[in-house]
Amino acid sequence: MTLVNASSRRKELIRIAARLFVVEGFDRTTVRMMAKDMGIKSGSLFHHFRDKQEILCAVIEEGMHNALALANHALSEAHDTPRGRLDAMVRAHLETLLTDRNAHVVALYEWRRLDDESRSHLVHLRDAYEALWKEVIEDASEAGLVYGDPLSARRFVLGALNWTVRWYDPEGPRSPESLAQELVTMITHSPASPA
Amino acid sequence: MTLVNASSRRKELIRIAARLFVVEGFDRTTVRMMAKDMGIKSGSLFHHFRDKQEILCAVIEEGMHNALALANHALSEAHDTPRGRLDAMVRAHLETLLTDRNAHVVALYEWRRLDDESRSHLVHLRDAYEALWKEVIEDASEAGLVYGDPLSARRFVLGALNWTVRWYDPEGPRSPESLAQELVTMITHSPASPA
DNA sequence: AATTAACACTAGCGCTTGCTTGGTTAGCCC
DNA sequence: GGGCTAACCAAGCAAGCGCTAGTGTTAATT
Repeated sequence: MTLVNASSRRKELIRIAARLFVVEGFDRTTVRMMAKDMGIKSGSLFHHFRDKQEILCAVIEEGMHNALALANHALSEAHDTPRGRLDAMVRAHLETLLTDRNAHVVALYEWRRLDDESRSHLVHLRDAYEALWKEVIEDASEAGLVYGDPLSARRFVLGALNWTVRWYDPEGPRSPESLAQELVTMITHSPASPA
Repeated sequence: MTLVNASSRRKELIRIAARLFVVEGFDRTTVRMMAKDMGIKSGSLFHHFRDKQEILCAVIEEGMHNALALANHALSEAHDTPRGRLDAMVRAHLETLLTDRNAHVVALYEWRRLDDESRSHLVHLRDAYEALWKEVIEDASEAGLVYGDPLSARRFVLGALNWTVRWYDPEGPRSPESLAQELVTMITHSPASPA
């Protein structure tokens, strides 16, 4: 029970830190701010984390871990066609971007604030995630769904997707699924695949 | 002469600050760092700028101003067809992203660090730039070059373009023109327009 | 009843931060 | 050559920073 509680408590603290990192940025977020939002004193924070850097790393790791899990799940349930897997990946990416929004915004904006140690640790998670995309885009390319160099296509698509955090309003009328469909339609020049 | 020199001196200082903001981030860049790179003492910095915020604002303003000028010029010289203007805008955007790379990276990453005053000042420049894109994308959409909702398409395209600062290597073998062509090809499903 | 471990608190150290102040220098104009 | 101004410097202030040391407090385990 101790371990389970410690773990869920830790996740809660990470969630709180993530929100602050988004609003204030990593550098402007002080340990005193975080402690206040967590309901403890600033000194107590260092019982849970070695230093401020470790909190940043934990926030990003959490987000990437979830993204990887969601993408794998989406692929396993997707129609086993190039188009089906492409749809699934785009949808999964947008869903993660929303459900773990804070963590991903931090990953996108504060990546440079990581020290070398944390970065090399996290880069493996990112590579694993990109490997999934690599295969899906290459299959789509071979099937004639995507024009041009698959590597460039992957980067363009991921760029378009990640950019959505800057303008997409989750409270608005448009669902992430419809947004995903729109992107795939724009790229493939053909409407969504039949169910 | 005094005015001209003062102005060019100021631009030089802004350029130096921009480079530091990219390498270190705005918050981690201290006034002492900037002063050192500029060859003056930290106190002297406040003879040129009211405060640190003003430097950030100046960096971003400079980049946006150039982007707007380049885009307008590109459109004026472009083939007067939907495809020609689309090509021109994509190419111009990538070119600006490279020639004023530091300023644009700062604009993309440090936008949130602006205070309300600076932000509302800069937002007009951004709106003017986006208005150019709006027209170009809508024309391309009507001409059947781009599929789906023009507003979404614009956001996807700008996302894909802006994301290039994260992976494109200006020293590498690929030219920005070829990259521009590749993106347009991917979206329109047809090779570059004839000269 | 004694021990342990997890968690929190108080207090503050050593350092850096953005910015101010008061004064100096060099070039320009009438 | 006296007055003006832009540009710079030396010195330092007040505030805030990340982090540490030492000390309870609580609850489960022995």
